[in-house]
Amino acid sequence: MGRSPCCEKAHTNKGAWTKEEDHRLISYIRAHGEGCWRSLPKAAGLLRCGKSCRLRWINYLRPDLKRGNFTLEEDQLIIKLHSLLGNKWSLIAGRLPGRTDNEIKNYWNTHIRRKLLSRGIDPATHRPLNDDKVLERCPDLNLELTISPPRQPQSDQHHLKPVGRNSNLCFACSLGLQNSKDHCSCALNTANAASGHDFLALKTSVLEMK
DNA sequence: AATTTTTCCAACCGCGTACGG
DNA sequence: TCCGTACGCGGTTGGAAAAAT
Repeated sequence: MGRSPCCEKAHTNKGAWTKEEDHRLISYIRAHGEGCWRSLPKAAGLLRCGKSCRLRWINYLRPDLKRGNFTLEEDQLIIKLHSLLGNKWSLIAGRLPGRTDNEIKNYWNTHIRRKLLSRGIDPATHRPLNDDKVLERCPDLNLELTISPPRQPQSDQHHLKPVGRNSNLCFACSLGLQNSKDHCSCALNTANAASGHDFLALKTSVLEMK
C-alpha cells in the first residue's frame, strides 16, 4: 500500500505562485502564525497543498530572508560547512542567517561546485580530483587523512574558534553537534580532543588500502 | 533579428522520521 | 507494538531569462 497523497491533488493549483496567492499566504501567517500546514490552505483560502504553502513561505515569503548575492564570507562558510556536513542543506542553512536550504543547495550546484571543479577539487569529497589516480598508481599507500586549517601561530588557538558567548566551543559545537562524541573536539569533550579529532571535528580518517 | 543553447532557481516529488492514537 | 498522518529534507525537474550562434 502506497503512501496517501498529502492533499487532494485534483483541486490544487501547481506551478508558479501568483501575487494574489502570496498575499493570502502572508496575511494568513501574519494573523495566525506558522503551523499545521495541512489545514492552512483551506483556512487561508488557497487552492494549494500544505506542502507547497510551507515551501513558498520558507523559501520566498518569510520576512527575514536576505536574498541577493552571496558574500565571499558566506561562500567560504558554505564550503567549510559542506566539507563537514555533506549535503545537509538545512543544517548549513541554519548557520547562514537569512538563507534557505533550497537557496544554498541551488547556489552550491550552480556556482560553488563549478568553482571547486575548476580548481581541481572534487566538490563531493573536498579533495584534489586526481587523488584517485594517485591511489591507483600506489595501491599499498596508507593515507592517514586529516582535514585541518592552515597552520597558525600558537597563540592563535587554531580550532577553538570563539563562538558567541562561549569562546571555548569548537567548530562542531558551534554547529550544535556537541552531544556527539564523534564530532566534538572542544573543551566540552576533552577526551575527544586528545584522541585524534581535528579542526573540522571529524575523527581522523584512515584509508586502509587492500 | 531569429533561433538555439545554457544557466539559474522556484517548485515539485518521494522518502525518512516523529508523533499520536 | 503497530499503523496512519503530517512534517521536513534532499534530489530532481520545468521553464523563464540570459547568452551564444
